[in-house]
Amino acid sequence: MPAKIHTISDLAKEFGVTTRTIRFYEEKGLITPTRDGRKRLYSNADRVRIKLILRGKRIGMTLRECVDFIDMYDPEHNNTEQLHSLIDDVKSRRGQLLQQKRDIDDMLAGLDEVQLLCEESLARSDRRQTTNPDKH
Amino acid sequence: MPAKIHTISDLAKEFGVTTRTIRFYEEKGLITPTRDGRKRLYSNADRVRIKLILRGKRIGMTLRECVDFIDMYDPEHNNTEQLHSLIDDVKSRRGQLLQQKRDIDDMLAGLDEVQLLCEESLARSDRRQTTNPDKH
DNA sequence: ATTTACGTTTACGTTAACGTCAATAATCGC
DNA sequence: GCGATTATTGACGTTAACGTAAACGTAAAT
Repeated sequence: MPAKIHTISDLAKEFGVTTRTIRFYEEKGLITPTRDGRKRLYSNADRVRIKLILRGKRIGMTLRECVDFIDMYDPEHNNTEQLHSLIDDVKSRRGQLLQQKRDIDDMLAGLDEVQLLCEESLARSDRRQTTNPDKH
Repeated sequence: MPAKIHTISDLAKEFGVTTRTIRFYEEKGLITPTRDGRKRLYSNADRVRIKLILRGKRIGMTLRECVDFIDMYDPEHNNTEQLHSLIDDVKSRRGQLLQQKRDIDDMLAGLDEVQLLCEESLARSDRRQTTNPDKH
């Protein structure tokens, strides 16, 4: 991997966000690009972090939650106590995610029903068109 | 079903929200309880709507999106055009929900990895404790 | 009769996550 | 060398979704 470097508008375009958004994430400490003079340069690591942030946002996480989630990956966890606490966090996160999956499945089932009803209704009106031609 | 009626604090307690939240939802037109004098009375339909709203919120929907979603269920859709447009909405919603499911599955996989690493690390430190007893 | 508990309205406050200028600097194509 | 684009740094504005506080009504309990 060539350790590619990205400009801010590259990433903005790629992810469909504004440059303001990316700078805002930096302002909040979520990413720390290097500089060429005043210009920001984004590493692949930065790019991945943005990707993970946006993934988190898609399922309704706040930025703070996104960071917390991402931070679980990198091991600043030295002692036993921290490891146990991290495992607890993992478990509770997993619980939330599973609940969200249940919610989504319920909603998908609802959508299936709605679509069926719609199509039935359309089929009926189709039949009315076909079997009842203009009479005059 | 006895068509039970609920007070605002009943529902607040049941759903773990404040009464302020429930009144806010009414202010925004999401629910329309009846009144006994000035007191609000909530039907089972109201209760279900609140439930659906909170389900939507759990997966990151805005209140507006929640209403739109809920409104797909009740058929104010008379003509062919409306039915087609509703089907389109259903399809796009389904797309979003499936994306969210993918996101969640990715995150769950990440959590599994993190937990594994944690447990390995703990096992190693356990072994250090066990096989290297106090020497003095 | 008044404390206690619950409910209502009104209204200002707050936080998150950006949007939207404006002024300025650096860069690129020609 | 210069106009057009692209980036940067403030700084103020905005929207959603409630929180919070004040001021008041009502009904049961002590």
